[in-house]
Amino acid sequence: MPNQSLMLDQVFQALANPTRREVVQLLGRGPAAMTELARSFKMALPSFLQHLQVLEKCGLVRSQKTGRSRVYELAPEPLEAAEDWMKAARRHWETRFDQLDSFLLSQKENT
Amino acid sequence: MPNQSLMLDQVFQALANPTRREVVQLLGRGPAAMTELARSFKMALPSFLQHLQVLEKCGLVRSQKTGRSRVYELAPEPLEAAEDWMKAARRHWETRFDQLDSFLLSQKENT
DNA sequence: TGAATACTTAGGTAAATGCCTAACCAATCG
DNA sequence: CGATTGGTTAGGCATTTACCTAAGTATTCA
Repeated sequence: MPNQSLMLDQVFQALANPTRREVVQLLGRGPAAMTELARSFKMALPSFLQHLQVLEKCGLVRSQKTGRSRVYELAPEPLEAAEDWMKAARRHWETRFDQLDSFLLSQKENT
Repeated sequence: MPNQSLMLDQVFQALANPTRREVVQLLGRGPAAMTELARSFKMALPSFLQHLQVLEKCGLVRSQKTGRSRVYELAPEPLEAAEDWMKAARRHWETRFDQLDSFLLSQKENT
């Protein structure tokens, strides 16, 4: 895994936008061509293409050109990577719960 | 839940940065004051403060001022929300697996 | 009280983001 | 072939982001 951190940067960045998240959801239902996807949004096509490119650059989406149409499909691996990171972060917090208790207690004692 | 989408925007945006992700990880081990946290980074303090403010604005972190120091702690709820969104996205993809098979098949048939 | 510590505010810059229009291919359709 | 359809490139613009330095304010220490 070369530069895991940069990869997470890109995935989270990609998901930090409602248009792109909606595309991910749409593609969850199955592959679709660009204009087909674009119909759901009130955006100029070049702007929309940029979003697709952001998704593709970070690997959340793959595409393939057939004839004059380009078909996109979801690639859930990066989604998993991001999910794993979050899970780990939360896990730390949870296993530290007792420590939190004693911290709050020590605060009280200092009063 | 007022404007769930905006909330996800902010959480994902917050996590799309290595410094902020590291802060989240650090706080997973327990609460810490600002300068204490800042020691792990080679950044000017005002710059670092901005990161903490981004984290706090989206609810990933809470803080409280005591005397002259401000103590931060992790708040894992938004993390959970983001995780849930991802889980749902992946779930769609998974339940659609058979449809993918038939799609690829139909592509082949068109050759 | 004066100095040190811990954070805050103000203001500035370079690069990235999100959007647009106009114009340009390339594959079909009539 | 000429027009249409589906996608792409180029270029521009306003806003946001990620950083910085300099100069505060507010506690606490000596």
